[in-house]
Amino acid sequence: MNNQRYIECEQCNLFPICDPIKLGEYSYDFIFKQVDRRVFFKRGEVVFHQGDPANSIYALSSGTLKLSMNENNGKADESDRLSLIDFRFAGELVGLSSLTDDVYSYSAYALEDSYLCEILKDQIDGIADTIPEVQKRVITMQNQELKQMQTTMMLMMGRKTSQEKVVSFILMLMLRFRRQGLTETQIVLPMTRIEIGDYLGLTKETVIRILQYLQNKNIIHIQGKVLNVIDKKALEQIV
Amino acid sequence: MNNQRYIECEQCNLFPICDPIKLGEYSYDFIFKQVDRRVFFKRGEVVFHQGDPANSIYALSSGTLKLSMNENNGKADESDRLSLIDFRFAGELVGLSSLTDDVYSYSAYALEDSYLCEILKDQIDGIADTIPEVQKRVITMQNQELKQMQTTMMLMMGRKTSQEKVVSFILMLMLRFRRQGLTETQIVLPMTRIEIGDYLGLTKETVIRILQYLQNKNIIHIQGKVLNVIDKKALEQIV
DNA sequence: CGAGGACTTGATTTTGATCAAGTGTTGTGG
DNA sequence: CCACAACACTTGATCAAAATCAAGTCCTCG
Repeated sequence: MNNQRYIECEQCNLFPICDPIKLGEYSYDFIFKQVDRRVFFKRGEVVFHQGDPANSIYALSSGTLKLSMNENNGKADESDRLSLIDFRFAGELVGLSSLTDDVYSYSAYALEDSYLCEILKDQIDGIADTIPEVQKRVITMQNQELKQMQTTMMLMMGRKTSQEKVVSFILMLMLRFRRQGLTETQIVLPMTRIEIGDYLGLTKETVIRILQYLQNKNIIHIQGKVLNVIDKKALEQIV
Repeated sequence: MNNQRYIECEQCNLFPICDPIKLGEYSYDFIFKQVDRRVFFKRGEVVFHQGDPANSIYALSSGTLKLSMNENNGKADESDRLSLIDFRFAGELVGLSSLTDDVYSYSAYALEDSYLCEILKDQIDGIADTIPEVQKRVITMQNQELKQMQTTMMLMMGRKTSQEKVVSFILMLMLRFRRQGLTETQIVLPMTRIEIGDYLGLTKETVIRILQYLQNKNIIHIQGKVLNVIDKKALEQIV
């Protein structure tokens, strides 16, 4: 429960790599040697595009990103639907796949002013070769990402009503905020109703109507971007 | 293009680990030392349950599995919807997460008689500590799985009509069969219409009607479990 | 050969999309 | 600091897509 502007390093998912790794008599302090701290992106700016050379892993220190993919893998010129594949919140990682891929497989946009910590792939590669502990941590981080996606798929796919989807979305937000040590009952939504809809496969009207319904039932209170969860039990019961 | 009963080791996604790894003067031949080859599971049998101690990674030598998760993470006794999160086909991996998790995060069922190669977590751990190359390959394999899930999410979520979903599903099957060196134009569906529906978030009736429609348009021919793709271009055009 | 499950087909209903017409909100330039 | 343009959000009416309900037929395995 903090209201600070930045996620602390200790709360950050890049910490396993940034954290000084002690190996025998050696101690590498990557925080100051390897990481470009707090690169700034303004709202609407692109962190990287799908297809760009993948040179870095980022950790989101503060702010929110949305990740989207072009449907037709690459050729982006045509009238081409974008799908929103995920969001990233403070403390989460972006671009982990750059360790094994040459190019990014999705684009990342800042939904609000955001600070990112950047760590260059080359630098990780260099140290990973010599320190197996770093690779182990990479494996763990990738695994977390895999499980998160599994959970997302489970929540969103399968035969769900739009109401269940929206409620699942709120519960997922709460979970991810709580995991980073932030308050879970009052959430400031950084994304638009359209983006929520794109993510869930619903229209903005449907999203709005369901939020309205939940408000009428006194389960949540929503005013513009500010979402207050009043009755968490009720949300869980719906899903 | 082969019609053999088994995927060859060279086609298998566990090969990067099984493959003898040459490190300086050492050569570890894991195929015969470490891997229990071709464990058999009958149709309907469970390879492992969600929550079971995660002791092994499996590679599917032949057959098909379905992976499903309980919605309420663990307590399985209640009337509890299962969601089908993915399928696994010959040559693909199951349970990679056991490297970093204590228990499996999903259950795996054999949809048809299947042979699996099993490699014990302890054995990988042991060698991975000493050979960074093995860890690198694990990272690559995880990354492949991540990208596959991203693609699945992109195909299935987002605002798609049921027709687009079914067509995407067929194209995904073709891709995954081709990737393992199998024929892509004639596919024997190992799963029921209900399971396809569970995966796509549709009812069996909708799945059937769309397959029927595609058959009437002479794009596919489907007879029970046997699906022939007649006009691949047309399928791609729909998506 | 019989039973249970998988599959199919048609009729009806419901959900959520679409269309339309507004009302906030916000950020920028005069 | 205000005006206004652009965009986000809201609400209602209508429509289409897919779910549900119902009643079978077809496999397949014991």
